[in-house]
Amino acid sequence: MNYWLIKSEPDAFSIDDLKNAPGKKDHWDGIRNYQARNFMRDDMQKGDLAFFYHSSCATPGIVGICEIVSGAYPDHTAFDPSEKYFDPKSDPDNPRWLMVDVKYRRKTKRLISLSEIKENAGRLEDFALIRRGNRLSIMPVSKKHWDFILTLE
DNA sequence: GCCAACGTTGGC
DNA sequence: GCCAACGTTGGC
Repeated sequence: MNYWLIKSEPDAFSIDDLKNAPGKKDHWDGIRNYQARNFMRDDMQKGDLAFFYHSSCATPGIVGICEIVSGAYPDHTAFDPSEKYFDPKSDPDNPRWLMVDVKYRRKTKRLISLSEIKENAGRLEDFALIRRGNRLSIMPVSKKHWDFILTLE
């Protein structure tokens, strides 16, 4: 069982959008970064938990917890020219991009902001989110860091 | 809107 | 395989 942090811009897809989705589930599509894809492909398992992180907004931070409810499978939005993340180089017979299904679990009791996470950098050594220049939209979280972050809640 | 820090692309 | 140009991410 692994732990993750997944980023989303709340204007595009927020924790409430996931909560209100049919079955409280949705596809985590649009990942177009090889490192993030490889995490999904190689390390994500059904039953894993992930922090839902709001980025590019007034107060970026962790807003909830969701569950990974599928393994990685082809991201069909890469095949559709009308999709924002269409990639003509992704061959349906050999898909370049993958996605997983995620299910809403709960919101955190409050927003655990990025600034607060940074204030606790001493307890979060090597946490990818606060590493310099980090741009990953999917990143692993160690059990130790997961548990510590939840004590901030 | 700015811009630093990346990742990707493509010419050579 | 190098690397400059370009595009994107995401905090501020």
